[in-house]
Amino acid sequence: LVKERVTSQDVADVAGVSRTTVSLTLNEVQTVQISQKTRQKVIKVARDLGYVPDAAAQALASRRSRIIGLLLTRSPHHLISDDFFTQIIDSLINVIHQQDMRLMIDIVEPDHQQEIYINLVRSKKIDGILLSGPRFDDDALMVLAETSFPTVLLGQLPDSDFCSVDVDNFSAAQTAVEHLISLGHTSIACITNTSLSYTASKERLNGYRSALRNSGLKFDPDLVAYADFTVDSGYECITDLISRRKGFSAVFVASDTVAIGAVSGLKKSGLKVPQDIAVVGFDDISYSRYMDPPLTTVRLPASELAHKASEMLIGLLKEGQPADKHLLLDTNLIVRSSCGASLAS
Amino acid sequence: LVKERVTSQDVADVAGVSRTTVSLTLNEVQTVQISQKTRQKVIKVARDLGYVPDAAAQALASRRSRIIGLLLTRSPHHLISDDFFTQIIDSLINVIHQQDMRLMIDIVEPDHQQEIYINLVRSKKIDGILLSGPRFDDDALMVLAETSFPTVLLGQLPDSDFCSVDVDNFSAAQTAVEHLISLGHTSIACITNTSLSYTASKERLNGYRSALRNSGLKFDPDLVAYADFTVDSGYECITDLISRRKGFSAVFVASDTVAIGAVSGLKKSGLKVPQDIAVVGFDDISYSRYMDPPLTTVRLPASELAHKASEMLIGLLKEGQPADKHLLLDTNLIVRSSCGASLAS
DNA sequence: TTGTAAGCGTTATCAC
DNA sequence: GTGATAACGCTTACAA
Repeated sequence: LVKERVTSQDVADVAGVSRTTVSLTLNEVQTVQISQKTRQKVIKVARDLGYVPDAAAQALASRRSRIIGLLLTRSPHHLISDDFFTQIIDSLINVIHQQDMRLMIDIVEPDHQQEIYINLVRSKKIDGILLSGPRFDDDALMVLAETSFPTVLLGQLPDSDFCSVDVDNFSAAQTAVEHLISLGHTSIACITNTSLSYTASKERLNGYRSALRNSGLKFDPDLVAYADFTVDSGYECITDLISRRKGFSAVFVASDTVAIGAVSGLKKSGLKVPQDIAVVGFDDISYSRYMDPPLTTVRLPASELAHKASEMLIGLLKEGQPADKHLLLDTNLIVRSSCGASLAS
Repeated sequence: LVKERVTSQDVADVAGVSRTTVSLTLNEVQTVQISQKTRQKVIKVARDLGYVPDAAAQALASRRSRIIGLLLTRSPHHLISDDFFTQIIDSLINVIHQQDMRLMIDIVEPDHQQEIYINLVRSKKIDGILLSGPRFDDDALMVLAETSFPTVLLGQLPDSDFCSVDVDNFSAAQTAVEHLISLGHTSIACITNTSLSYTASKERLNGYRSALRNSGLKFDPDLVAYADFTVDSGYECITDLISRRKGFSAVFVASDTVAIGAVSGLKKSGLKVPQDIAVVGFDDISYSRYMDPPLTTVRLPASELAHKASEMLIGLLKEGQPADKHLLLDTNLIVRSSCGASLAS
């Protein structure tokens, strides 16, 4: 399998052609015509010899590494989890492999973010960046913006020039909360999915506020708690909210994972879902429909998001410009039983 | 940030030394002594110029890409999920970054597995392989075994010569089932986490059988159902088991994710957990303690597994041989309330 | 202690 | 259509 390294020279020698021809043939260079005969011969010899181009040599000469970098933002203590993180990677790899490219994963540490972008870009280790979970407080991102290095955000960063693929977190959250309002709830708490430095988190909170406003309900800061992506934080947030004794009858949780903790906390406090408190989540992770009660939530098309984002990035790499610079995919409210029936009935 | 590419020649010119000296200094080559003066000068100039070595050139010349490949096995329809997949990546990246290396992720498709190993190895795109979830039916793995390409399994493959880091799935499962037996259960069903092609899955099932045998209980194939890593499959498996009307009073589910589906199915069938059916899971994912009822399960040290595995691989790369070729980390049974009290009481 | 020079295995620019 | 011949930017014997 790896005994002796086969180079393009070996292929050329055996096929009786030059290295140039081997390269031209194997790379299917369109601007040059290779005769059927030599073409097939080269291909056959290459296969017989088990020739695989040296990635480093290829990258050095062509100035393209054929590697896409997926940059993940790390929340305070850990990577952002959720089971569709896997879906994203899965989807990404599928698209990327079709282009004979590979996926490199990196974590953007809140502290030395700057460094990682610069190193990645300058070392030319990757051809493009897919950035998941952009944050407002990511200064290095601004620097990156000025380099015109091919980048696509999985999410959005207002006022930036980055290409992006996202869902409309604002209106999705608004719809979710409106659902609660339509059931007759007038005092609705909110647990964010994470810190508001994350653009998605802020948008979801804004959607919540907007829904309240549109229905003439007052926004009460005391009815908002801030989670950190984890189940644990959901449990803590709801416990905290309950202790404030503001008497809400429903809660909008901007993450299913966090909602699982919240529902657990409600039960622990002797509150029944949905009889005492209605709950609506966000994301529709695979566990949600099997919760007790099944969770009403907003479906996020994780695979499609990743699929579109990687296609957009590849478009950027090949054509220089993608068809659309910004894409917003649809979400939809999945009504299950965690909100119960209308309070009126 | 990226306007003009700075090469080692530029650094050499400005510092008034040769490229050799720059390379020697920046790579901290131990076999050569560079005077403090030049050393500091080179470092300063490099930083001032924002010099970052070209990864491709470095790889080509040094024959090391400084990239570790994480190979994921794909189950029939999707990547293996679970929230500690994230933990593994997180932990991996931490260790790898400390070595100034990066992580590349790839998926091993059941069909053309062979291809991916060969390409990865031959193209020298990666320096080492970390293979998660080895399977018995992975023929290409045998080919890989003969190449002596640096590889560490996150899991085990009996009768192979691969380095590996794993937990003792067999005895962990055995312990979990013994717990059920100690509570007085004599008819215990089992839902595997996935297909038995996965070594871990088979070991867990064997542990289940062993526990039964040790207690003089008969193994009944009709009490076993096979899941596929998903919550959905857990729901289906338990529904199937119930429909067989074998009258079990407990079920050992070899995956918490699958167990979530199973518990949901039990409730749906009007069975109470743990009053009617005791449930014990495996993995201790973050959702488990917040389930209703909280799930008794086996804790799998995901981060440590990844940490040890990456350290082992790095040992392989640097010293040629790691301290230990095989590592087994401890698991422990986390008793929560999904098993209830002893039947006798 | 530092410099010279020969690769590393491709791709790409020209001639032929 | 095909083949020399430069790059590409670095590492690393080997010299000095």
